[in-house]
Amino acid sequence: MDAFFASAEQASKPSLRGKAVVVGGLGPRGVVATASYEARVFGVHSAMPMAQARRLVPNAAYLVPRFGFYRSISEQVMGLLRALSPLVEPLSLDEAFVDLEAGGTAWDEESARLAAVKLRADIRAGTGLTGSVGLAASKMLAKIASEQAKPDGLVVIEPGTERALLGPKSVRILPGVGPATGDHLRRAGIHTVEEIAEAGEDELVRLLGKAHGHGLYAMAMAYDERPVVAERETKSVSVEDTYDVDIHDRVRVGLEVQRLADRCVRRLRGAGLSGRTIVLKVRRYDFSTLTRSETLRGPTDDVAVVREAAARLLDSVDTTGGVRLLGVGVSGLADYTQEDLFAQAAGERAELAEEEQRVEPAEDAPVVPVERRWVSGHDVRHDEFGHGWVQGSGLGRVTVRFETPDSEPGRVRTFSVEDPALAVAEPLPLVPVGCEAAGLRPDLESHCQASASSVPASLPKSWSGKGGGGATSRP
DNA sequence: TCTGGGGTCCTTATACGA
DNA sequence: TCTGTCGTATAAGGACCC
Repeated sequence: MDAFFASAEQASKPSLRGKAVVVGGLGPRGVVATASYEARVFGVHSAMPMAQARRLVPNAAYLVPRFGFYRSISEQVMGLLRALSPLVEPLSLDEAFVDLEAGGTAWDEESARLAAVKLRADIRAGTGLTGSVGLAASKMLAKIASEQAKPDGLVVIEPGTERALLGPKSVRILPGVGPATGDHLRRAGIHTVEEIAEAGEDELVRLLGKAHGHGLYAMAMAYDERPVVAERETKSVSVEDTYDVDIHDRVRVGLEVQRLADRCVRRLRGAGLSGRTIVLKVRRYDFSTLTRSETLRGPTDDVAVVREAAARLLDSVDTTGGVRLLGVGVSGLADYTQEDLFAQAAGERAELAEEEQRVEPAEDAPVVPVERRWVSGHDVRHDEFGHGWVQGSGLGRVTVRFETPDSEPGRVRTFSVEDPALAVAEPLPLVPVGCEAAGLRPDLESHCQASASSVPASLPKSWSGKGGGGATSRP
């Protein structure tokens, strides 16, 4: 998906369309998750500190991510991908590999291209958002193609053209080459993909180690036989928090670690898992990060056990000077159904469930302090003015813009935070219900066809690729 | 004004049992 | 019984990805 979080917000809030939108953490230590293309023009990009983004584009709309909302769109898109093939490998909420050959939907360039054109149209019709598709004979190439296709495009890498296409490009386009590896290679005089191939496999292994060296050399030779894997099991579960100001009080640090342990176990149990290795993560005031871990005799999903282990691990860490981040994780996972055999379980589980009710009634709608009920960017409903979203709140007032995905940009009104006519609401679908399916409501039909037919037709050529065809969709 | 959160994989060092 | 070695676990850190 193109600028996924930002595009989803623009689709849901007509007044933000065509404007710079930045989604990310809004606290003093927040970073950018996604910037709309309008914001990217000013140099804003993901992972940039929010403070820097605000300096670059003071007038952009700044929003916190709404993962539940994005997840529902993602599921819709993944459903479309699974209609093409049972072999779908999601990489994140907004990206996935699809093995078209395994699905029987495509066997040559022409059929693959047609499938991609239809997919992009379906994504647009179903979600109102644009996605980009890369078509190629391997995962690596499909991914590179999809990057080039963004935004709102389709790129095919034809078999036989790979080496020539990759050769002159920077090493950084290869997946797995980040800043550190890029620097490493540059110091060795290697700047392009072609130069990796020329350096030879032995030299790469010498420079980067066995796994990375062999892997990169293969990529540079455009050789990639990794299959598309539909189900990948989770290897670890973790939670972490960065604090707005460093914590110096040792007692407070201990309390935070307990809270994180609770949250981590809740997630672990939610996934039906238990684990053997407990990991504590501490980022200190100077951004130095250290981890401490402990492996138990057997897997656990017991809050008390994880709390105690985390507390022991904390004992071995010097936190003088303050900590900016704490995290607790569990790895060495197993299905926790087995653990039921041991369990002291039932009572504690009830206890935890109870606590869950108290602490986190619903993911996106924290209850208490009244001021915090009106989260910037979240949807609300007013008895008289209808559906809208919170533009800001403070000083006992909340400002709401009244508009819906299919309305014109709406008007802004301000209310008391206590106004009984105002309530938290669920996000509305981006496309009128029924519109994305066949057999449309007659009154919506023309509108729906208009958006579906905006995808250009294509002129397929022959497709001589063999082996598992891969495609990534990046809506 | 610095630098999120949730993961995966790899490397290196060390411990330990056969 | 002592010593080396091999394979596997464990622990810590780092790079990378979205």
